[in-house]
Amino acid sequence: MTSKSKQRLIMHIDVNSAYLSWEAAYRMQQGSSLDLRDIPSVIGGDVESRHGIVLAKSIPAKKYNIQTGETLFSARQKCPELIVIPPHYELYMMASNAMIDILNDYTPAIQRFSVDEMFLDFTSMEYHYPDPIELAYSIKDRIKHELGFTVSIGISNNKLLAKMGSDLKKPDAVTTLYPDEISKKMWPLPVEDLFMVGRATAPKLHKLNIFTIGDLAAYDSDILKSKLKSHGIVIWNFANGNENSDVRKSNVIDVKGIGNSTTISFDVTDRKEAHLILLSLCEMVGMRLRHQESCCNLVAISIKSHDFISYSRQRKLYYPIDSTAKIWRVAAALFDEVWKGEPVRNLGVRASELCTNEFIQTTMFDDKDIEKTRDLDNTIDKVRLKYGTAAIIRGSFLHSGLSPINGGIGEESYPVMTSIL
DNA sequence: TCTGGGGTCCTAGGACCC
DNA sequence: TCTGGGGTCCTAGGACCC
Repeated sequence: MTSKSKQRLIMHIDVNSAYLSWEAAYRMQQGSSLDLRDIPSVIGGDVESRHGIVLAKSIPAKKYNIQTGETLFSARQKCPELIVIPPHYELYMMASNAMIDILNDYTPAIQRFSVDEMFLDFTSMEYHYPDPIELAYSIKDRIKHELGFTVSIGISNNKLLAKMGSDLKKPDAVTTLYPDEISKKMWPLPVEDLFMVGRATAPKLHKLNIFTIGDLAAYDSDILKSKLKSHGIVIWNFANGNENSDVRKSNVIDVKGIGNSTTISFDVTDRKEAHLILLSLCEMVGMRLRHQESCCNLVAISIKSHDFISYSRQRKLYYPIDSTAKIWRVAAALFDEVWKGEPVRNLGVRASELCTNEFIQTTMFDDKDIEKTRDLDNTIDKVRLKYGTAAIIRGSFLHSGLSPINGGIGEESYPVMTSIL
């Protein structure tokens, strides 16, 4: 086979202002005459419960310099007539799935990079699709006409360049970024536009007199490595368009960890109350774990205090577990080990070092009713799946005023790979 | 003034072993 | 008075992504 050196053909599809577009398209389908995309509008969390940040913005909102992630308070200062819509995550998942259904008509080689970004591999399909640009336009237009929202598509022969390409022109656009176009299209951009150059790296690069992606590409990679370790080599390669990872179908097996966290609507000062919130998170983590038939070998908790200081504690387990009660026992113990008594704003629970739950290893000293615990967890999961998560709640939550289950991503989870693309 | 939630990967230091 | 050098595992924290 000589196909090793064969050029690949990769596309990256990015939904323009995803949450906002999906909300707008949905409302239009419901008969609304107002298109949120035409006015200054954002998707934003609930300020009351301390979730008040911008999750997505319309193009008119962007003209007011409103940024994703900034507080709604600050956004409204920039634009007092700003329309704020709460998020509807189930809708986003449905829109994302509908898009995947369309893409499946073109190729099975789809990698769902996030809820609103996909990579497609069209390598060796020139017989079916002789013209990549024409193909991209037909995909883009079909999504627009059938689903009512626009996407931007980048075309190249690796994932990094395809992704950078889809960013070049927005919205509703198709852009190529082949290797011979890098110097013209990518190198003049500010270095912070490069994938994996974030808040912390950009100032370090500026200090080295690196301001554009081209500056980075031309820089001495050894010096970069000495200053930024392995990350320096990664971004130097990206700046030069070097990247060769596969478009790979997401697989439950390669999920590395499952975690949920919550910002509480008030500051928690009571240890027992914190334990209860951890329990509500363990309910979700445990349910997700069992749903994909995994056990974890490590439990970690995270705490964010009222003054936004974050810290965490983790413990490697002696044997894998998947029971809500056991995860909680570890989580509560970890909390007690590190909590300094200050008011707590946010709590998180994460289960990682996953393995299959097929053969659960138990120690001699483990409780003998492990099967009973499993049966109970599984029964509760089934009832909740059928009648909703509120169908069974623990008695300890009854008069607590706290939510008995906390955290998102129940059914159709989509793993996100970041630095590996 | 107010600041989400879901992930992955890397690094550095200490413990421990041979 | 002088105190190695690897390797692996564990933990905490930080950086990045959408």
